[in-house]
Amino acid sequence: MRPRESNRQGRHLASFALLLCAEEPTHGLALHRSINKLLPEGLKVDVGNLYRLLREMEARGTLRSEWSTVGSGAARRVYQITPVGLDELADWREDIARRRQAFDLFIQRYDALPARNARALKESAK
Amino acid sequence: MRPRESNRQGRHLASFALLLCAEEPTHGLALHRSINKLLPEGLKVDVGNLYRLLREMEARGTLRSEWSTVGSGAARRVYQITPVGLDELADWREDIARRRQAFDLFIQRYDALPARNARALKESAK
DNA sequence: GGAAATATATGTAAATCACATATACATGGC
DNA sequence: GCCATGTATATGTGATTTACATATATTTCC
Repeated sequence: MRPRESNRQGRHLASFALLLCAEEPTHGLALHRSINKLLPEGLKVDVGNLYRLLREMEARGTLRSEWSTVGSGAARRVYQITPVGLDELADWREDIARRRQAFDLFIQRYDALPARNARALKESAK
Repeated sequence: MRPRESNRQGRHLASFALLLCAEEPTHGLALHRSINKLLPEGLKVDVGNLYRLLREMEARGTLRSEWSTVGSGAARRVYQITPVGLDELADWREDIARRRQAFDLFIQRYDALPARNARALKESAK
């Protein structure tokens, strides 16, 4: 079970969606582009699932939307974060900070593996 | 959809299992304890799924096991990492480093949110 | 010898994911 | 005006994963 090559939206998708909507209201497709630009290779998000998530988040009250026809192109549903969403975003920040710590620990300990594990160290030098 | 409170094994469970077995051969329950000590609150691992994973990893050839009766207590299946496992562990290191970058970015951008998002900043100050 | 702990599993309903498909409108070319 | 292409918002769904429950065997300790 090596790191997946296929798409994986990850459960922090919601966190990134909240963050980006807090920075600036956007619509689904733009959000999709931003998130996928920001995420590493194996974690790209499926656009269909993003739309589903957005509606669910609106139902939960963390985002709210309205149709926008400003500019050119098809009408967009523009999402912005709510006060409830800001609270949850704060929770996500804590959560992500903790995960990052676990990742740090992993990397520290990996890099500290004895040199006899030649393959591992060779790869990590890239 | 805030950070889950319930258990969540995450797909990096395999990576931690490989790492700990690379550091030193161990058996399932000990591995379970180590991993859960190391993981943050919301990411604790289910022991049943860990056992399933271990067998699958052995089938894939990233770990191999043998029964051990040294010491006291019930017989244990002790796992150690294989050369193939070391290769995959190296892949995991890359993968996790990339994810950590995404997390760093999230935190940076969260902390840079304008102060008018009062709730968010208040929480993050903890 | 019996209760509690240790150790290794398996069963399974519900949730999530990855990928396919659908619908509507706009835009630019001809 | 019409059609191909692009943009935007969805829904459908089979397969996988997860979270939690249960099963089985052995050991330890009183």
